[in-house]
Amino acid sequence: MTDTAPRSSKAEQTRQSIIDAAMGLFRSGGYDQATMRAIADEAGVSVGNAYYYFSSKEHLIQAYYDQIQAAHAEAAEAPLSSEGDFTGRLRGVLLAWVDVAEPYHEFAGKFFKNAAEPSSPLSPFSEDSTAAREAAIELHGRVLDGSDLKLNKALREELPELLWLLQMGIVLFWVHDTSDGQQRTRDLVDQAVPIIDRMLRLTRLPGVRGVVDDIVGLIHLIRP
Amino acid sequence: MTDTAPRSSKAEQTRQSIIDAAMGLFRSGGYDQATMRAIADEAGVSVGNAYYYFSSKEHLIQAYYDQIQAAHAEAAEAPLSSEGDFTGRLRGVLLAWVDVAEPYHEFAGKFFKNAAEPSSPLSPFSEDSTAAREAAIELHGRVLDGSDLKLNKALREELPELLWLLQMGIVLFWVHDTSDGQQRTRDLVDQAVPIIDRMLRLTRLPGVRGVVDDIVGLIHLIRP
DNA sequence: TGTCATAGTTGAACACGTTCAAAAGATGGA
DNA sequence: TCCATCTTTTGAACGTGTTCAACTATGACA
Repeated sequence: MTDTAPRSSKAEQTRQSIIDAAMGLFRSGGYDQATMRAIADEAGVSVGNAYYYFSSKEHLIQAYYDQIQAAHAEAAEAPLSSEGDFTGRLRGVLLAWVDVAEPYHEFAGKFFKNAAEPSSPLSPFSEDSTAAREAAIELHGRVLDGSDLKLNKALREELPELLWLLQMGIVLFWVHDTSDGQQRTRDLVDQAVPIIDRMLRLTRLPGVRGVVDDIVGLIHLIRP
Repeated sequence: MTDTAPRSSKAEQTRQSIIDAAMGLFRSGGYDQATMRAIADEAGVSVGNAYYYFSSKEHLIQAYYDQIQAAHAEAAEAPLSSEGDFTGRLRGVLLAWVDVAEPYHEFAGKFFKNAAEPSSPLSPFSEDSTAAREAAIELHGRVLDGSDLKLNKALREELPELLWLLQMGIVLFWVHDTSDGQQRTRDLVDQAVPIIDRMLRLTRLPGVRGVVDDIVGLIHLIRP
């Protein structure tokens, strides 16, 4: 059985209990304490059974990660419905991620390992992650949709993906951020968002427009 | 003994033989074959002895990584001495890296997977990587030093580090690049470098200057 | 009911990175 | 030379993620 196949209720229940056990152990004891044996014990199943549902510990962590993503989509609804200008919407969505992800910061590095392993199906750039990635990109599409930003059409089309890349960069910073409550990441978002807003408005300047067109062309060239 | 303490000739010899064994196994069998036991065997020492010289497998891999960095610094000399304008110098240095790293592309994914974790000594942002990182940043300082680029002083001071960050982005792209000889990465460099050149020249435009100042301010804010 | 294929479950076993107490070797002063 | 101290070397042992052959439970069909 793959990790995404349809499942019976009983199997789904066992599967969820393993995720719950992992979540509990992650929160209480950190990543190192959450061994597969401990997780299986806590879930009341055997080690082999845990591997029946999750083909590796990373896949199990990924299921955990998926819940963070879903929580982010939900938390992003507030700013997306209340904020009208681009900076407010973008800041709201980015800070919502920092809020949602905060409890998991301690072992977030383990998540991030997936980003750099190209052969892993868990990589955010991989074929297997297409759905999750496009959902995240779509979220940034909604940041733009409701905003007051006026942009060149070609740039406008690329921007959701570029904003998603920005978010990946912020996640990279966040992973390395050891400040209390990841305050430095919040500061980064607060300061970077208005700058991005100003940069985007500059793209309509005569001298800048040509460069923007080249950048869009470059994106088209390197996209798989 | 730490990994950087002064060493006797005999100890240095043993140390180097372990690195050589690791290099050989990496080249012939890939990352997975190069177990600590196999490396120690190949080097003619015990496993425990290998750990006497390298406090972890990642530290051993880092010694390997350092040699790539050194090879890049050497390969970068050619464009740095022959090219006079910024685009030529930057392109030369970036493509030199792609050339030097090409033989290691196959297992670079495994390598960078470990490097992506913040707690890993292999992380380019880590304490252990300070020397290699600063050398790489210095290399980009030399890209600028010999070039014709006229820039705002504050931006000029940050630019080597920013160019190094650009290189990290290119490395990330390269890791995921499965094209023949990593041709797509070379295309990316060829196309991106003139764009960066034009963007940097735009920073002197009246409307742009203010944003650049803000960006420099942001960098100062978030730098550790 | 009985049969049988499929789904689910088990825990011992494997190879790995890593540790550590102990042994062996090197060094230098008395 | 002998002893003391420090450096280097050893390999068995530990805990980890992971695998797998064997087992049990489920349910569809006769």
